[in-house]
Amino acid sequence: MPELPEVESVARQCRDAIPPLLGHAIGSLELIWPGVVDGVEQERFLQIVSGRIIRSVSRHGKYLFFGLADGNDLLFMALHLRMTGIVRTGDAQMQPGPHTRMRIGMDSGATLFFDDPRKFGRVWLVNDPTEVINSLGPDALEICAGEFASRIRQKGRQLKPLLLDQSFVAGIGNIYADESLFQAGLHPLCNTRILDDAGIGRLYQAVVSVLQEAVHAGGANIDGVFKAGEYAVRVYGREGRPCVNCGRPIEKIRVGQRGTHFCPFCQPMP
DNA sequence: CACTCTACCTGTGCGC
DNA sequence: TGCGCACAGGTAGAGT
Repeated sequence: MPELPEVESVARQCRDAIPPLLGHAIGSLELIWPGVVDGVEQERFLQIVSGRIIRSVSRHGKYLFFGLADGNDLLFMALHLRMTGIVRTGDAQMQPGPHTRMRIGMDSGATLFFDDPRKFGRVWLVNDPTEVINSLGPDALEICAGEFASRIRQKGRQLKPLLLDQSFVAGIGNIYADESLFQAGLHPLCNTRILDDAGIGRLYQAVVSVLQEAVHAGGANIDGVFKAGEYAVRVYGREGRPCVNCGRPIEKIRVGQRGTHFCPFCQPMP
């Protein structure tokens, strides 16, 4: 499940691709499954994007933005991987897979595939990334402790749904919400109203350290289920198995329709 | 405002 | 072996 660390890995992969994407023109563009394009007709999408030079690759939360230039005209291709989207980069010999939805071929010889077995992921066009970012909270790795605290004090919500709310902070999904709450020693159903300053500080530090560690590791590794990098989850998907802190079994409950994993002993309800 | 539910999807793993 | 089905979840949008 691509969340902030996995999307950051994709952004870096695109920036560092060999042959390069950055600074080169899109020579060919193929919508193998046209439904991948949102908000604009596929013919128009192809017409607008083809031939443009990729000037930048940026990220906010789980959204990717490719700056596409045509002379002085600049627009952005936004990309969201949703549940199961994958970006692959390589040379012209790289082969599409059974779930490849879009193919971009560069005049450098570079190729970019967007694969997504569940067809949840989407690409679309915006004149400026702020069109998307304006509806999101600050990026989870950009926000400072003070802003995090002031935003959380404006809310009266359970911590788990709050962390998943992209308009609160952008980039945290189900995996890193559970991991952050475990790291902070906070119960997923704990309400923000009963969280003191120390608790808010612990949660902020937990979010930052978990995400930074995961970015450094290139994304999560959930044995047998999902592997983007080498970040080993401590609670997510580990129901019934011993807590890495206390050895008691991890529990799984449902919070807002989401599977939620936590240690009842290390994350007591205040 | 907080929350719940549904739709969108398909690979996986379970019970029978 | 094979079938049917619940399950996984990010987001949008509608409803409570």
